[in-house]
Amino acid sequence: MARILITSALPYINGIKHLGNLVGSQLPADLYARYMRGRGHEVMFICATDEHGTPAELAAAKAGKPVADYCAEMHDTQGELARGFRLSFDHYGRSSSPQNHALTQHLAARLGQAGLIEEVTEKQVYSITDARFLPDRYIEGTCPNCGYDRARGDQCENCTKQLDPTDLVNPRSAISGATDLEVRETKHLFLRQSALRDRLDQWIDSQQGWPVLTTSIAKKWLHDGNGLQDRGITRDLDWGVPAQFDGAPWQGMDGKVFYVWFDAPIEYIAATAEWAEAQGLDEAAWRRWWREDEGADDVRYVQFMGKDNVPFHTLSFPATLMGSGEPWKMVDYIKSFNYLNYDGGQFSTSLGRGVFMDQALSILPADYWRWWLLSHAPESSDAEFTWENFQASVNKDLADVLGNLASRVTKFCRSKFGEVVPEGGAYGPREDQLIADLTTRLRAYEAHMEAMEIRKSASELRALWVLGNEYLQDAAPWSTFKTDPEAAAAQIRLALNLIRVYAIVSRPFIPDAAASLMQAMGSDDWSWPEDLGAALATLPAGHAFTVPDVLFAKITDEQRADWETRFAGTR
RNA sequence: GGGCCUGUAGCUCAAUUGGUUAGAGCAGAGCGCUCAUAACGCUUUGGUUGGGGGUUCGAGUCCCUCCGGGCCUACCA
Repeated sequence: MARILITSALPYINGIKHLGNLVGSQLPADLYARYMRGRGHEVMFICATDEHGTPAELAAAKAGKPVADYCAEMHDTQGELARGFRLSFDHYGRSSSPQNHALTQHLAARLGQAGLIEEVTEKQVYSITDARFLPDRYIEGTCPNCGYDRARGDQCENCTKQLDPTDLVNPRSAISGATDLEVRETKHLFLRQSALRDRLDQWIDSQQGWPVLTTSIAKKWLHDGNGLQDRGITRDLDWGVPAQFDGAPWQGMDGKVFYVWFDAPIEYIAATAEWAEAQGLDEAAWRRWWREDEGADDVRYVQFMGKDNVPFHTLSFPATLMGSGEPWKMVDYIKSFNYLNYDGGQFSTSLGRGVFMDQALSILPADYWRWWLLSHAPESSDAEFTWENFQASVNKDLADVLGNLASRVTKFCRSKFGEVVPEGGAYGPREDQLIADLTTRLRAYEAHMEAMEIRKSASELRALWVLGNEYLQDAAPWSTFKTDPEAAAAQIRLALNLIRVYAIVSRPFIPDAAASLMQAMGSDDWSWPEDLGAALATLPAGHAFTVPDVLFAKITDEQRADWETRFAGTR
């Protein structure tokens, strides 16, 4: 039994996430966690809300609430949706937790003591009306290059020219439109990532089999231009982890907080500490997952994230852990994803374009979404959601191939033998062949799951379901029954057992349907079918079962048309 | 501008890293079955692998070039 630590990129607090966000980190992480638990491994699956930063403060202001209250509410909202999608976090924490405050300050102090923190005084744009410093992209104005009047301070969206906020003509605050902006000096702490460049480079080189997407982004940042740049890790904000604290190896940082990207990954660790506290366990309980000197040396740590998160997970966070000089567990494998687009364009929160997590659950059960999203996960390139594809995939795979199989087997048995596993007859060559075929497919499925090849895993799982239909067609118990009822009994006994096996192997993808199937088979034995012959003999003759309700109702053309219109966006 | 990814059947994707005749699923066509959610099974149509050039005994795979799509580019997260 292995110990596997799994973290999903933290969803940002400022609103409900869309399906693209879901499939980019939390959902595949959940798939992997569920699979590894199913195989009997010890899993720690961690997620949390990422609560700091300018957008959180602005969202709270817009909602007319104190930021702490806003975050607490959104944390609960997102948590409820996570439960709705059956995301099986061992702990769902908050980057604003006391544990994260303490750990972030601890690591920052260690970095400071190691000489890896530098104080830098820089000039930034301050908005008097908004009473805050403005990040470059929160300043708008006319592009000096092309004259576009809604250019942002970091780049003009129209002509793509890189800009400095002071380049803008008639600059204004993107928050309030205020024009009373001025350049002020402010002091910040910088993490001297450049000093760790060679160690990071060697560390990346030592990793085997990481997705190209992951390593190419890391390498780009390491070697582009003058190489890895130092990075500011503090901001002039109210809400966050205070950068000035007892024991800090610097002075004059009062009123400043750590940068959200500094404290967010640390929350992976802190959330595990939150977990320990919530479970009533001691410090050692979480440290054995994260400290190589306290038991984490045999942990395999896998991170899941969208490609936009890669630089922070391959460089900044490792730099933080390495630079601390303490034996923190570093990531072993980074699974990164491309983006999911919506019907020919991007998901858009502001335009209400695309399907968001709350809307998705309001129209269909989680398993439908889980199946489609995972079987179309954007692994090799960006993927696209269309209602037509969604309807076709879900109806065919879930309703026809899997759902109907369970239905035909249980209803046939009920009508001919009653609602018990029938006795009599014996397995022959056809059954041996089925077991052999299932074994081949299952081993392939396992290999793909181990390798986190998600689409391939889904395709192999579907092929496992198809084998059941092929067997039934070939064995034709409805025919056999007329001449040799005992043979039909053996065939149906096998088929009923197969349904239980399908429940087990399908559970990582479609946990609710899997539970329904298992319940219908009157069993609670979820042990992984290492030996399919044995697994298919688990339900003995005479064992009672029930005919499950329709497992997956089909999506009708009317529904599809309705949803297509409803989620197209306001303009 | 620079870097990276990507383009394979009508659609969604494979192809053991240069090796036989480019494979699946869906959609389409035909046949079969009648237990089942008008479900299932079998057979089958469909490709100048974005265009052009090159290297090689051999190219979807490597090189050059052109065309299209996407991402990143360090103060959004």
